[in-house]
Amino acid sequence: MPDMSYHHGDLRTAMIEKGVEMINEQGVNALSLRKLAAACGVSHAAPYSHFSNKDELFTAIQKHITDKFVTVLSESLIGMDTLDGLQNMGCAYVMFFVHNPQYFHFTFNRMGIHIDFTEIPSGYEPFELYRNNISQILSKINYPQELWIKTILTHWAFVHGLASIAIMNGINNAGEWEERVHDLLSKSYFLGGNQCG
Amino acid sequence: MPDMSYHHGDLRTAMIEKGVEMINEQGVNALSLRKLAAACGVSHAAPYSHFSNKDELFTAIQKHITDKFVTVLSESLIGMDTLDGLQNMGCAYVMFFVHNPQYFHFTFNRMGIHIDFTEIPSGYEPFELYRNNISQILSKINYPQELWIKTILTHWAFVHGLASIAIMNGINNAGEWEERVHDLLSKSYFLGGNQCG
DNA sequence: ATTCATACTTGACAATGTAAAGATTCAATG
DNA sequence: CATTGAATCTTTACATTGTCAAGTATGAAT
Repeated sequence: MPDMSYHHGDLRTAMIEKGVEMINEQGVNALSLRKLAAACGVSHAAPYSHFSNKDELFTAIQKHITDKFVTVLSESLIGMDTLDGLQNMGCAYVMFFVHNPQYFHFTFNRMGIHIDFTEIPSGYEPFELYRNNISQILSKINYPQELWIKTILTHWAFVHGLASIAIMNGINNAGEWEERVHDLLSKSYFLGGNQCG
Repeated sequence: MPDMSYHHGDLRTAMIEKGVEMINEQGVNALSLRKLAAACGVSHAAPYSHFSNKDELFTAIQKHITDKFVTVLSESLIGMDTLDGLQNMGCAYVMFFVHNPQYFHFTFNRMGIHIDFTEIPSGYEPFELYRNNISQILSKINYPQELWIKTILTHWAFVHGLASIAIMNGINNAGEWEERVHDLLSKSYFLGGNQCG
């Protein structure tokens, strides 16, 4: 049996999970390697056995958050018709960040994500998931292919903007936002109608 | 004549302007008070005569950027019909951040902005400007008042999301983005038509 | 000319990221 | 079982940073 008083066991995982936790509680800027190491019960230089520097830790944390995000988005599609699925996924997109506002800043600030728009959004799994789902719908309704990029961009910008605004609006009214986003992404309003009535 | 070897003259302004410059070049996280002080030719503690701490400097910088942003948005409306003005302002909104991507992160991360959505967007001048312009249009076309908030939110989320995505897409293709946004905000597409053709 | 508030400097300290060197443990080998 | 080597952790050290305290220089008012 390994000696846990010296060897932590799985410091790498602990750092990531405690790191995610601390980011969501106090924000990215309040997270220091030393505090995090202390919270994991190890000395301040121990993390360097697992991450070559702070940025690499942050990259690992980002991956962890991204995985959670992808899971949430995927689950929002289960048992859904593609059209309802799109509405649900948009809602899940916004609510994921409403519930974890610090994730939003952390994720989209590090600029590790680079979207290539000469083709279609790529380079960040949640976006690709999103894009694929919209594509499915457009395909089903025989939407003209040359307009896909434009439509995907529109929908995605809308949802992403809503998330950003929802966070600025504060997180005290999550339920209210869920309703609002669900409403704004409803078939009749967003796909069937237009913004001017 | 004042002695400029000891007294800087206008250190407060210099700090803000050099600060803005450095943020845009290297990002917010790379900006240290000491480096900034050195760049202004003063000792590391000199800034404390003008700002009680780093956060207060950042607040001043944010105000400076916000003023520039408001100017750009206002100018985009000059001589425009309200409808074309909306298109132009949306374009200006996105392009301002495409040209200064670090401003975007800096501004929307500090969370100093809090939008109140029980009423209408307020608490941040550019948003209010934006909201007022949309309101003018809705008023002119006798748009039902109970749908204003929804419509303003939609348009604003779309534009804000576009800005966010444009930044992720990189700033190498500013011209391309200007066209794209102009197109997406065209009357026929965004107000007259809908996303599904 | 004196006084004084303002703007600046110097020196200090704690927190942080990181590097180097050494200690401890685990696993594989003989 | 004893030895060895790699992996993991600790300790020590150092540069950078934000901030404070004490002191110095300047210009304006008296």
